[in-house]
Amino acid sequence: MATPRPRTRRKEARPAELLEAALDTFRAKGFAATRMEDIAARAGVSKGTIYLYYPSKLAIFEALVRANLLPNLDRMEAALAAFPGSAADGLRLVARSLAEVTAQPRLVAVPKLVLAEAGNFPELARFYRHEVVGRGLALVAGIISRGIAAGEFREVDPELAARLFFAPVILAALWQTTFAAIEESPVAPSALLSLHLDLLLRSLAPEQAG
Amino acid sequence: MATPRPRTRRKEARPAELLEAALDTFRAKGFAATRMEDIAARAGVSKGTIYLYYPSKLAIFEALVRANLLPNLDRMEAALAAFPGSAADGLRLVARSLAEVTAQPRLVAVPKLVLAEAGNFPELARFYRHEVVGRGLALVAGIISRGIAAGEFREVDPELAARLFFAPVILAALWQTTFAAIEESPVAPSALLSLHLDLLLRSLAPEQAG
Amino acid sequence: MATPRPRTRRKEARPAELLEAALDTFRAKGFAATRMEDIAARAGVSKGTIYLYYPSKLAIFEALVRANLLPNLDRMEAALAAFPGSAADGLRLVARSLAEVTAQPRLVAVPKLVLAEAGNFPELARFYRHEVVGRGLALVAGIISRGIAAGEFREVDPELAARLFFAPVILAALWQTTFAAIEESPVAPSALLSLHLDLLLRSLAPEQAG
Amino acid sequence: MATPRPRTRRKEARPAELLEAALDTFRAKGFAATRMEDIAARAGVSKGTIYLYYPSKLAIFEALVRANLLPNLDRMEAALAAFPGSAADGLRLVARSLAEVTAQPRLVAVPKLVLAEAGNFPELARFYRHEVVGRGLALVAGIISRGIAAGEFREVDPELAARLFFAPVILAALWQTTFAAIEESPVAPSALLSLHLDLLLRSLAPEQAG
DNA sequence: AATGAATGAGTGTTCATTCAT
DNA sequence: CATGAATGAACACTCATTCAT
Repeated sequence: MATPRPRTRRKEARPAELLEAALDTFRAKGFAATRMEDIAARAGVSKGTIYLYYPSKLAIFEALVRANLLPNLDRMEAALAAFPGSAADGLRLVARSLAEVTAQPRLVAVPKLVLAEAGNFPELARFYRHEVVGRGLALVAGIISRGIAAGEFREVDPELAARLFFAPVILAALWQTTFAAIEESPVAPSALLSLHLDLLLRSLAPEQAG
Repeated sequence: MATPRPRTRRKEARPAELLEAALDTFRAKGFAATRMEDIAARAGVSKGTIYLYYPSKLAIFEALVRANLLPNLDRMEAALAAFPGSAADGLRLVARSLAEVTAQPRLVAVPKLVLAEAGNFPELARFYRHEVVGRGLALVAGIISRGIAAGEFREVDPELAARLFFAPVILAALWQTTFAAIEESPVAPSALLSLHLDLLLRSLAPEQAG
Repeated sequence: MATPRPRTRRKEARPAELLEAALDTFRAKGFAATRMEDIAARAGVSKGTIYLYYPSKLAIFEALVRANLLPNLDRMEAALAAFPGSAADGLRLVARSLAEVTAQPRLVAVPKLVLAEAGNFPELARFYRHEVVGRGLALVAGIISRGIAAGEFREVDPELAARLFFAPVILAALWQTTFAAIEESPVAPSALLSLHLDLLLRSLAPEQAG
Repeated sequence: MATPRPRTRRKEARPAELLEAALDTFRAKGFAATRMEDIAARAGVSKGTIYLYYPSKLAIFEALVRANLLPNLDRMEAALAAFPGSAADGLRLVARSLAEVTAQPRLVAVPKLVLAEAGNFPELARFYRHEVVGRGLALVAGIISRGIAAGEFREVDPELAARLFFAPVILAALWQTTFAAIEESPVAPSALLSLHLDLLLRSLAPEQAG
């Protein structure tokens, strides 16, 4: 019938191409509703080819999480390690960096998928909790601790404050991708972020010593 | 063997019982991985019986969302409508009320499921966005607006501030249920909430300087 | 298209019907080459129905072995337990009984399948070795032992002699079913059995004491 | 790492090497469960290479049967043709020769595979029936005929007696390979064979009485 | 000759839904 | 109303075979 698709040979590029295709399909239909055939079709290969690179659907998901989240965390940690400015500027830096990431719906889809599937795949949940959430919280808690030590911030629990720092950005990202298709009055992420930083830094400032 | 459940005519209670059973199962396995048989078994009926009350698995899900979220919102709105106190106390009231809700993993599961399945069921997403998220945001934005008008709060965008108000509570709830099984160093929700309110109200307070 | 097959309801009869169908299909194509759909079609049910009664293809095979071999062994053991005659007559009885069984190609197919699949399913091999081969050998070894004790037979190792007793009958049965389709000069099983018994009993007779 | 196999031109040895590898794999997993990749791996070549020598999996199987059984039959027939001794000694010679063959599990595997797959491949069955079984039976039947003619044996149907001669050896071999992995009380093949010959020759001896 | 990436038909198993009782 | 046996479409995964290199 149709001319058979040419058998291109792309050993090195294939894994990444497959992850791309998988992410797009997971985004559109969720993990469970995605068929291997969907991924294959989007990647322009046959079903069997996937299994040359990943042993199972779950393995694709895991590789996806690893490949999409860890590099961003690495980059952020590296940037912070060399950062000379104030704690407030450190938080601004992280916020801006995070905002860049969360502006990409493809990336936001990954934590959303993890959230949805954590119950079914505890191992994945554990990985995400430790390697992503844990590292992110530690990063920000560290900045806040330094700010407190330097007298730049009031005394607060850095762990809790780190969660308060992340929450609006993360949740906005989740909502964004969840309701994007139907949103009538979208909120500008930058406006939200800017208010968030303004309020948070203001509330972290030391008492106006009388 | 075991004393059989009394053969009471339970026609009226059935739908609610089925929703209960469905929620528990969805919580444990997610929507896709839940089998009608699981729900039936947990509800103590046969598979076929479910279809006497709900025409499909999706219909159960929709009924679940409606039944579990709307009453809580109703209650909150009612409490606020008659509330005489300051805007800050209004926010405290909402926060406390919300915390009560989010302390129940069964209830938190519903938004989480919506988040996960919104892509597959746009109609459900629309309903949730308007009837739950929309009403909740409007409620809090209203309080903040009144606070601003009364000079109790600084001038901020009430819509945005409402999102900042909700974010930590909602996200904490999501994380709680997601990582509950593997969490090693859980955070006390009350400590987080109390810090959140403290910081938020402090940052909303008008400038000190006269 | 076609009028859908009536949904007959045959809870009690189904398992046996399925085993029948499975045996016929295994006979024709072997275990591996038999598709669940083949079995279903032959049994006149849909593929899914099989799984209401047996959890897997292997389970069907196991049930088949149990259902077809054990009753025959039971019957044979029972007949022998009450048998009053000489050891030689005992052997004749067993041989006749065994010949009846091996005359049914459907029954012979079962050990043949076991032989073929034992490598893949060690548990099945173990069951067959102990419950079928073991019991059969013990039965005949017992007769021979009694014959020796009574002076009716010469001193031979009863275990070995039991194997010699079974070999021609079993192997003939295997060959029969294997080459039935192409055999040009078939051997009458009864002639073979009769010569076998004649020779074996003659050789077991005590020395013509000189 | 390991010193790579020397890059000798091995064109001529390849087919035999592949058959070796195939036999080993068929033995371990059966015909259906053996993957071309398994054979290739064991032969130290790539999957594609197999197809340079054999057009299909079935072709390998057929070549296997031919290559492993015929030479042994040839050898046996040659030895017998030149054999000067008595008929009894002829049978002893065949038995010993056969025992040598059946002591090699690799060789026994071939008839076992044929037994298992005959139903699926009638052509193979026909070949085996004529070229292996037929020739073997004829060989022994000839010895027995000569023994009868010489007055060394009683009058029996040589065809049937030949089957009785083979049965214990063949069946023991089949059992051996089938239950080797799980056998708890193995029988010494030599003991079985020696009893078999003793009994068979005794029973073939002419009546004592003059 | 040899490779091994790629293919795609094939199969065991699951499960939402139906319907005879 | 309620049951649960039956259905059949769907899907993850396998593997004999092909073919570009």
